[in-house]
Order: sequence, then C-alpha cells, then structure tokens
Amino acid sequence: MANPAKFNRDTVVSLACDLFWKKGFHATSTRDLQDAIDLRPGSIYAAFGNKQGLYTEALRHYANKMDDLLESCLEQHDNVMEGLKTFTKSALIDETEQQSCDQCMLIKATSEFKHEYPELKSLSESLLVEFETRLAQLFAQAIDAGELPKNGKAIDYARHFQIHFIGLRSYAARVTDKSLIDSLIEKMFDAVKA
Amino acid sequence: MANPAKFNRDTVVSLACDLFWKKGFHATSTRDLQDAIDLRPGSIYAAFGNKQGLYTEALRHYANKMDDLLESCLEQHDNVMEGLKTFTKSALIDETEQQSCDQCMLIKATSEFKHEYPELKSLSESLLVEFETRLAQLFAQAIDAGELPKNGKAIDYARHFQIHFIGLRSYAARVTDKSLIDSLIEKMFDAVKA
DNA sequence: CTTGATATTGAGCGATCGCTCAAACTATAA
DNA sequence: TTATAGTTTGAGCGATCGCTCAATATCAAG
Repeated sequence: MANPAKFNRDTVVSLACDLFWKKGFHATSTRDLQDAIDLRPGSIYAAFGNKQGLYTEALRHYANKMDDLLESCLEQHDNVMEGLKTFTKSALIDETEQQSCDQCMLIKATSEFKHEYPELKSLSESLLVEFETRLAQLFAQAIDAGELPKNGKAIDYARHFQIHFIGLRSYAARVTDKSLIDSLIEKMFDAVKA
Repeated sequence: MANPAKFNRDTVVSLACDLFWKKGFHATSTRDLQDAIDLRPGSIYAAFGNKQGLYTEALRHYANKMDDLLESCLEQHDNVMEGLKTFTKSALIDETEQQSCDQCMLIKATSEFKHEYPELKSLSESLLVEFETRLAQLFAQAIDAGELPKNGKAIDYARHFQIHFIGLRSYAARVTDKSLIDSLIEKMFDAVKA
C-alpha cells in the first residue's frame, strides 16, 4: 500500500446511507453525495466504482445496523418477545425522531427497484428474506420458551410481525404524537400473546 | 373554444398515473411520459403546466380510483365489514396482479416528498387523511350496526385497518403465492371482529 | 534522499434532464 | 371565406446528471 486512503470507509458509507435512506436512490445526486461524505468524484469512483456501488454498500450497512439493533435489544431481556418490543419501539419511535426517515430503507429499495436495477432489486429482496428468517428463528425460540401459544407456527408469527411493523412504521411517519405509536406497539404485542 | 384539444384528459391522466405509480416521480422522465401518453412536450405543458402539475392530477386520479373501488365494494354487500374485506382483496390481490405496483401510491408519495416538493407532500398527506376519515366513518357505521364490539372506537379501528392494509400491501409485493395473501386478509378480518 | 505506487483533486465530457417557443396546423365564429 | 383563437409539433435551450482523467499531492519502500 503505497498511499493509504485518508477517509474512513465505514463513516463514508454510513453518511451515504443516511442520505440515500432519506432521499432515495434516484433523487440523490452524486453532487449531493460528494457534499455529504466530503469526497471528490475521483475518490468516490476509485473506492466504490459508481453510484450503484456506493448504494449497494449503503444498503448492506443499513441491514447490518438493523440486525445489530435487534440483537442488542434481545440481549437486554431474557424474554424474546420483550426484546422484540424494545426493538420495535427503538426502530419506530427513537429512530424516526432522529432521522425522520419514514420507511424501512429495504422496503423503499424494493419499491424503487421493482422494475429497474435488477441487482439492487434482488439485493434488497434477499436482505428482507434474511430478516424474515431471523424473525422466524426468534419466534420459534419464543414458542419453545412458552412465551407464545404452542399451536402457532413461527413463520406465521414472523409474517404477522413484519406486516404490523411495516404498517406501523408507515403510520408513525405521519403522526406527530409518538405516545400514540407507543400504545399501538403495546397493543400489537398484547394481541399476539393472546 | 376556437380549437378544442384532441386528446382525452382523463385517459392521459390515467396513463400518467400508471407510470408515476410504477416508477415514482423522480425516476419518471418527461420523455417516458411523452411516450406513455402520446403527447409532445408543448401539449403536455400547455395542459398541465409542468411535470409536477401532471403528477398532481395523477395522484388525485389515484385517490379517486381508490375511493371509487371502495364505494363499489361497499355497494356489493349489506355488511360494511364484508365490503371492506372485498375492497382489501381487490386492492391487494387483483390490483397487484394486474399492475405489479407494490405500494399504495399515496404512501410512496409521502415517502418521496418527505423532504422536497412541499405542495406534493401536503397533497399526499391530505389525501391520506381524507381516506382515514372515510374509514372512520365506515367503522362508526359498522359499530352502530353491531358488526363490531360497541366498546371499540371508530378511529382506533380505522388506524388498525390502515396499518394492516399498508403492511399487507408491502408484503404482498414480495410474495408470489396470492392464496397466502388471501388467507392473511381473512385472518385480519377475523381478528378485528373478535 | 529518491523512486514508484497509490490517492486526491476538480475541470469538464457526453448524455439526459425539464422545459420553451416559433412555426405549422386546425377548428370555430363571423 | 376569412379572421381569430387555440392546439400540436419537434428542434433544441440551459441546467444538471453520472462519471472520467490528466495533473498533482502523498505516502511506503529502498
């Protein structure tokens, strides 16, 4: 390595992720990105190839961040369902207050690339499948631990959770009163236990 | 009127709506629109002012189309809840098969214009509020008719419906098996009655 | 020190963007 | 028929897009 890069790759990807998340892929120009991550075109294209390359890393970064948040919430509780509730509140209340990004970036991505950019389409889809798989694992764990009725299937719980989570996230975006969202999350978890 | 326009405005707006819905505002170029609606720039800008003007009419068109679908589904049943179920299946199964548009266009719009185009932001938000208001009316009706428990509030039912509806719509987009979506809708309506 | 390999810079390329407008065309009213 | 008001056309404008690359700066190795 004759001359190592001066910028921190993780920091740059994280900043790019925030911008892409907020504005979407198409509405984010390479000039916007240059300003946000404080790099000139040459450096960006040397490091990431093109706009799509940087987006790809940004999307993976987002998925990793969500995974990390989930795992850290689970560690805070012995109970799986309590961990999931903390995760839900963290993602839907804390995060939307900080960033005011209304939707899950993965959902935004699948929507934006439904008919174009096949690589980004399949990437976002597979990241969502990965998340669903992890959820199904967790619900299987919750069933085994007696936190949920034994007659329910883990995959059904996982589906139901995702549907509720995505719907709530979208609703939380157009509601200022976060205590309403909090109570809706409480109801969501009360309902699934019954 | 010295020389009336040759194109049908409703047809043009409907075609533009389909394209905007599918690709989003930013990813739809004016050349794309010209091809889709078969009009030259001069005609488009004379009739709609600019790209945003055409999008505005397209978004209103979408909201009207959804309202019409809802009302026609309600007319098919004496029971409000059955009407809502037919509407839900119609929107989430039939429509996604025809168009393969994964999300409600209003939700896509609020997300796309969260930080830009304030007029489009407030338009999409107010159209969503209109829809929620109509839903609350319907749930009030359902409570009065004894279709739902008297102790529930109409606005709570309306919120819950929207959250489930949006979440399901997003999930339906990445699932090929439409019978799964059908059974999830059935479960959704069974749960709300109990 | 060189020397050589890599990183950074920013002017600017070709392509496409949203949009304009003069010219040609068409229908209505007198 | 003619005058007038309106529509349609498409070449092409200025701005911005994603991106390139020669020049320069900066490091590690010898």
